[in-house]
Amino acid sequence: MSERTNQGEIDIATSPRKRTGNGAARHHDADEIGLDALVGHAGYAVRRFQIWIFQDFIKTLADVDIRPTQYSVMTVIGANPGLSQMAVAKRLGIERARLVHLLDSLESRRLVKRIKSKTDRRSHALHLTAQGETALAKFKRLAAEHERHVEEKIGKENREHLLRILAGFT
Amino acid sequence: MSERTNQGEIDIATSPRKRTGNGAARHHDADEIGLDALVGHAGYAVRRFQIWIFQDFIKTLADVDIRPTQYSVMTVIGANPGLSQMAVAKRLGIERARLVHLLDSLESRRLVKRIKSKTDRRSHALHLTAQGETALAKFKRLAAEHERHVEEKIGKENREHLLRILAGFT
DNA sequence: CGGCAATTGTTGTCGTCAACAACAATCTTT
DNA sequence: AAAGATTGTTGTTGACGACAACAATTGCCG
Repeated sequence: MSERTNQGEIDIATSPRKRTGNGAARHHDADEIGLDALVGHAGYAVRRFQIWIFQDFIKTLADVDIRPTQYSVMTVIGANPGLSQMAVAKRLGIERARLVHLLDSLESRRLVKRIKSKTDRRSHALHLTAQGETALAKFKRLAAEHERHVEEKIGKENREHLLRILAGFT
Repeated sequence: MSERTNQGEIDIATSPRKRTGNGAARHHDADEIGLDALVGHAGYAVRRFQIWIFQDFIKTLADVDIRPTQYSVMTVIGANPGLSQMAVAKRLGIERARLVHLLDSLESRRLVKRIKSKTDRRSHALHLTAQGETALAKFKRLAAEHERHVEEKIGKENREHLLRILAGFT
């Protein structure tokens, strides 16, 4: 739907112009505003894309009220039962302080449980509850649907290439 | 004074061989924790990449104390002098409420100025100051250096392909 | 023309998220 | 046993997005 097609190449933006004292400048239509140097910055494109992708994820999983970070936490715990909070935080690049609240929330929803480790009484071993496992299965189906939205947006081909390019960051 | 010195240390390509002694279940080394379904999710890869890219941007432009959003605002104003706040906000996908603070900050640093529009007394025409223009030139050089870091990280080829894939989001 | 709706900038609130600091309980090292 | 490191926790700060309310101003429509 986003018919923004900015191929128009506006040339009015290449040299700095100063209208000394002249406050009211020319009139710009909404989509003829040049981005200048921003085009060609990977960070800008990635950020916009990331916002889009997260919004779609949140919307697609709105029924089950699961956000991307919660999903990632449950996925990792599901694949590696018994991990400590430290290990999960490190693996996902989350602050361990932040993980505390994430787990508080998931635990209060009976999706995850903290079990006191016997070998290290400081740490907790993280597990999915039975209901957490079945819930995760559903989340994964919805996440797959979200992933199809991504395909529709950028193309199957491009999505796969993207995953290859960014494989090192996972 | 937002001197946050990000050393977030997402150890992505490096494997720091640390023991995570969780006792309850199996023993996991830090980098042998599976991500399961997370691999194959574009959103996860994009998010990690975006975090990396922003941290590098912030670090590379730390000397001039310019963050990605500030850079994008100045770039757009520099390329389209006289834009209203509404127009800039819409173009960059920023809340206009948020842009107020961004401009307050940039204006107090004499990089940007708000000039009362004569044709619409509600709106401000945004311009770079003279010092803002020279500053932006420097920012762009540093941003280009940052972009080279991205190339080193994912490869020149891949960076260009990425920009092509995500061109629709700019 | 006059009144009403829409727009613009602004202020403020709320919630998410990353970075840090401090702390008690508990290992680990020496 | 003492010193130092690690784990989970609490709390603070700051960047950021989403909203809501508001005054000033503009545009529209009858």
